[in-house]
Amino acid sequence: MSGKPVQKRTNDDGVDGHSAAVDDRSVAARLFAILDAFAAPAGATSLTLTLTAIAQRAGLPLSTTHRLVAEWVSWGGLSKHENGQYSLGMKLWEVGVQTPTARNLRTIALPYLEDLYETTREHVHLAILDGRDALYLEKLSGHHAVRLISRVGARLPLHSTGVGLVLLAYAPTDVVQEYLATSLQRFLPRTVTEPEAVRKRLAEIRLLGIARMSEEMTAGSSSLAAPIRDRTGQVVAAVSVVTRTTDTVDPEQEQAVRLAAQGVSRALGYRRAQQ
Amino acid sequence: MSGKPVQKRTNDDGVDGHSAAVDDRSVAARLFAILDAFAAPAGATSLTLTLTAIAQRAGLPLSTTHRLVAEWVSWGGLSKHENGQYSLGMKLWEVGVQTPTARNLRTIALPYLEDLYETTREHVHLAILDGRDALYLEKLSGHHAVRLISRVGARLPLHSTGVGLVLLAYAPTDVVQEYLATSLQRFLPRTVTEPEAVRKRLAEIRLLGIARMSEEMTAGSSSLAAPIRDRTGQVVAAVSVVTRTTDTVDPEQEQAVRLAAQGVSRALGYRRAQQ
DNA sequence: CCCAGTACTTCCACTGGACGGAAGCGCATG
DNA sequence: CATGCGCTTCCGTCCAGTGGAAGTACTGGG
Repeated sequence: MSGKPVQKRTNDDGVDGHSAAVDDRSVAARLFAILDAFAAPAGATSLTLTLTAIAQRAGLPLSTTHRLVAEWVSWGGLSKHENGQYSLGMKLWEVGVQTPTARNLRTIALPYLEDLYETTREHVHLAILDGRDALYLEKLSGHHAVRLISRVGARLPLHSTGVGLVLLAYAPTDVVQEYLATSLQRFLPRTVTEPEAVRKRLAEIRLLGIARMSEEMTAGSSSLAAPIRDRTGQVVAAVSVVTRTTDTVDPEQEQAVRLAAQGVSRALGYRRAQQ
Repeated sequence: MSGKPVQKRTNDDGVDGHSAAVDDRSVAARLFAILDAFAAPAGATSLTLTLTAIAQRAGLPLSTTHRLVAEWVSWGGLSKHENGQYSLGMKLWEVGVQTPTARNLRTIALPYLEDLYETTREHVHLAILDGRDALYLEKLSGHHAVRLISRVGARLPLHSTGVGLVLLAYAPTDVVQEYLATSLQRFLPRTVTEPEAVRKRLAEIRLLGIARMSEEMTAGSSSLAAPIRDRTGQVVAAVSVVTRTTDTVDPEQEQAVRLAAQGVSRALGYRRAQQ
């Protein structure tokens, strides 16, 4: 009875052995943690989660999770299914697709990507540089294209993908510096992970205006990627075509990727610098 | 000095003349209101907003808005530009595209939509029924297609669009009942707004398995739309082709739309019910 | 049939984080 | 130099959010 009985929230850590590490996240941060719980597991598509699973992943007490999830549901950011599982809601999609960068680029680029798809009949990718990753904004594939891990919204490494290498090639030097400072994952025997070797490739890409990758991320697939520039001449995105690996590079395909990238660049207001 | 000096938040409305109508929204609701501020203005793409504009649209005090917007920015849901304007952030896009309904349908349908685009060279739409609207999940257009208001993420009325009418035709009767109970907007002289006339059209669509619209939403454009069914036989989406209005209906185009819809349905696991 | 286990929902007393008015700051404009 | 506008920061107040605990609803094993 004497003294503070439980001492919640404010924990003067040190007084009693098991300092409960108070959660000082704001309400907003907790709400976001709930959303992150759905995105979290990289490749695996954990489309639906139970309340308990959300609570665990977000690191929140069950009752708090219950209340906050209810808020998300009432807005439409999450939706509750008959079986009691939750998934991301349509409202989130609706708001998400309004995001300017993605929407504008996609809208402008799509017709050119379609043309590229039509002439090549292979996977066509559109990606931008976001942090240390290539973020896939769009992906077109036919019925029978090679199986790939990429998908819209995916993040893949810069050094092992065609679009990634292009984006890195035209990125500010400090970004390149920082990226190469960390150890790069080797996915397949042919993945180039040695910093100096990567630098050499980047220089080559800048020279040729195209990146050629083969068997560096997914076995059996190769890619060709080219840079997309905006009005200011800055590289803002990259297009690529991913094909089943063959012995020779198809020069027509290379030309098609170049044309698509140039088409989008022109549509973005880029005029080839004279020199 | 006597009595309560200001009486914030809790306001016993009625005591003093100007009852300030307390804002009893939760933190979550306020955060959502901020996002809604960006989506709000229907057609107009209010891509970026100033802090003050957000505060106004969300109906929040400036200082509160300032704090909450900062939370969004730190998570990545909003991003702040050099000029001080805010826009929806990439994180929101990233989370949004993970939404199961949209992602699954899109992924499966896209190859068929591409085929349809290729054979027709016209706008191709994929939409689902959401509330009282047709929600556009995907849109493919060539370089020179007719100018339209539809776009990915857009909501358009059910009675004046091809996809909308198809979705309505196969919707539960109570949805139809409720939809037709309200007065339908006439966009062009040819828009059918009379409930009984609409019902007749819906019956016709169910009979033919295709909807034909002409000059009912956008001047100069017509559309052909067909239903997409899932494994259970339920209509879950609709595809359409929108063309410049011509005198006659192209039977090949009609066939192409039907084929695309059937292709997607089959890919979703639908097997034609034997009579 | 009962009881234990698991998962979700509701309740409610406590309190610290959210609130927002106000003051401060930075910048353009007259 | 004054004025106004929009953004940022500050800080005392107080109630919304919190989360432990109890309640409910299934499920499945003995």
